[in-house]
Amino acid sequence: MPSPESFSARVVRWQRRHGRHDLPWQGTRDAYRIWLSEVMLQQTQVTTVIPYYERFLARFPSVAALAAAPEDDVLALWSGLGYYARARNLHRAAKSVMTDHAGVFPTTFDALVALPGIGRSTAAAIAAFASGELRAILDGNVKRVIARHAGIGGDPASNAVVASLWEAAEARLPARAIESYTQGLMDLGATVCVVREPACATCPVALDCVARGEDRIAELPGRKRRRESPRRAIAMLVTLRAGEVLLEKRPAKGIWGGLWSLPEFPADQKPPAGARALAPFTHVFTHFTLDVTPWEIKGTVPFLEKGSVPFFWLPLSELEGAALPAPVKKLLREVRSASAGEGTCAGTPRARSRRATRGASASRRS
DNA sequence: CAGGCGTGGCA
DNA sequence: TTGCCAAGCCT
Repeated sequence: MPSPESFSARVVRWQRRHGRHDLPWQGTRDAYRIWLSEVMLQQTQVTTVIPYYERFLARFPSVAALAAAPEDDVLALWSGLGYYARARNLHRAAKSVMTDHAGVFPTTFDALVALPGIGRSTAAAIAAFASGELRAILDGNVKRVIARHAGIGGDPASNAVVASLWEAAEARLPARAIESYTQGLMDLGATVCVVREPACATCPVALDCVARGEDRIAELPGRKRRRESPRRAIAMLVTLRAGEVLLEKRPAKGIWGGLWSLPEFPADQKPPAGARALAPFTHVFTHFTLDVTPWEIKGTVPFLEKGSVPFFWLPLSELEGAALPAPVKKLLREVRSASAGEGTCAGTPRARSRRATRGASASRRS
């Protein structure tokens, strides 16, 4: 029954031969780079992160560069990646590293976990990769691997189950080679112990896996309790003026916090006179569904002129580099294409591609 | 402490 | 189409 080799030893050996070794954030002990990758990878898959990571690092090669930047520039580089509190916390953490750690990015678990946006699992991962500190991680992949190997069922979001998973994760820690072990657990979850039809035939810990032994692979880990997703409706105003569109700053709290977006009004309210209906669309979030009715208007918008909300006019040619929510950016791309077809001055293909590589941000001009 | 917080891919 | 989920954290 018991394997001749420990769980961790098998994971380490498997990682070295079959794991991933060429991801952009691997092969470095630069805690800044490791931190950036770990935060981007929170609730986000590797293939999504890679281009964002490359762009972000090119614009902010050091924690000092990041700390010195305006928040708008940071959010602009994050635009489309989602969970924007990560970007705001990233920026806050960078400033904290400059002021509280003399610009040297910390590599110990205790110092890391004190920074905003770094929790227990992320701190453990950074500490392991940057300095070899022996700490357990517990991300989505590891939860699945551990739940199956240890036979831990129940709602993986509940405190009791999470506590059991942490305990099992701690119990499996190696005495050395924490980098290969941590990476191996992640790789195992991402490539072998996948949600549907895991490749147990190639798994190094299948021999003593409880889910495998008791034929409970499909039921482990337990299903998340699903909440009913409410539906909301909103109208958005696309105000155009000489190749520019009017944007306003969203409050720091709530959905798309700190991003620039289109002015909104209740979906059941009459649009301003002269507004033209654009194609409605639906945007699905994790916890609700949003039906958006966009209205296009060319001219002044009186109710905004009096408002205290920061606003500014974004040239449509600078769309790609702005800190906008993904569906708003998509909508404005379509508006830009349509207006280019009408022969206005904005949005030529050449201007688009040039601005797209620049990472320009929205700056306030109210 | 349960719920808020994005987006895209996949079946 | 619809539901599920991904290198979680914060309040």
